[in-house]
Amino acid sequence: MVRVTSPDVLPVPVLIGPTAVGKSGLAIEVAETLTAVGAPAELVNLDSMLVYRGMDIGTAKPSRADLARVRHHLVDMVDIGWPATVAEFQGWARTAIADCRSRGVIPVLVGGSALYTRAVIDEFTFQPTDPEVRSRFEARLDRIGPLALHAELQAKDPSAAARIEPGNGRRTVRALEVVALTGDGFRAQLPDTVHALDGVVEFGLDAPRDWLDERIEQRVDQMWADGLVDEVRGLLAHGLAEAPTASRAIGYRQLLDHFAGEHDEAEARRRTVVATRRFARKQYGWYRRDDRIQWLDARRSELARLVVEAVRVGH
RNA sequence: GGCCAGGUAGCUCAGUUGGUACGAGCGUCCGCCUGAAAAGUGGAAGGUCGCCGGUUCGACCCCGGCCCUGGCCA
Repeated sequence: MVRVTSPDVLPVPVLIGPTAVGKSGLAIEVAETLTAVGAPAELVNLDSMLVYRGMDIGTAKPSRADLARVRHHLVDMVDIGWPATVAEFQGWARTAIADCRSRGVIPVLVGGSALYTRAVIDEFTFQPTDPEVRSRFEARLDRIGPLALHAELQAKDPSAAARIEPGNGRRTVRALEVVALTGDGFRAQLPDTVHALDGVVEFGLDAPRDWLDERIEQRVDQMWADGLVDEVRGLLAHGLAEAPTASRAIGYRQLLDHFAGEHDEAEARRRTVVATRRFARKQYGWYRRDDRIQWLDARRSELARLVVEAVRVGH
């Protein structure tokens, strides 16, 4: 039996891994298995794009049937025009986790957005933000370019400038925003890998690259077969092209480019495969540095049982 | 069968009027990352310049032949 003494010691299994490796399916099995052995479990999504309503096929969102099998938190939270942010997501996730635990339910976290994951399970605090100030610096970035903007940061906050690559306008803007708002330095830095939540156990799903690449290709083909092109066309009518965050999602971005006349649909499909592959590589970049992760071969059978065993032993 | 264009990095293509390929974009590999993160960004590795022969001190660039690709003509 799972050691369920008080809500605070309820384990928090976290399932991570590169895109298309099979996290979502496994998560449902894990939750169902836990529930079946008397330790009720629900899922908490850790994928940035799953929060958008209407983006289903291209985000590989759990199907309606999946959602009916196990309760999923943090799926379909906002409309596509909403600019989702890590900070906001962190709040939602921690609330969802606390809610589960208060009901004696094990929150099984699952998803591939590495920064979001870290923000939820590790010590992360955010410095202030302000859309007005932000857009002021963004406009300036457009005007003078990243290098000149970085030079301005260099003058105001040398230590922040030293940590930000001069070509990275995005981060430079954010640093300047914080400096302007606080009159103090931009301190944000990735924390050490120390869990901020009790009971967290990280499981990583892994597989050889060629196996994963193959699955990615198949999955994109499947998305096309399932009607991704129409989904994006429909969202385009609802302003997807102007949506700051949602429009950047893999598959959606490539199809938007296609609709804008940049290339044909076949090319959009090819680019989606390539972008997905690259995304998987980037995810590995994050995971490689997290030595808390217990890796599992995604091709194994009985994975759910393995995870449940590990959780019950209470690592 | 004839004519034309072309065969340069994994892919698409620049380039050298003959003197060691300044290549570029994309991909690949490695790294960075705190309020867009499925985002943004830094670096690296890749080339017998289609093949064979000739001219030349020296050819990827000139000449000859051959092979391949695309187009036009027949």
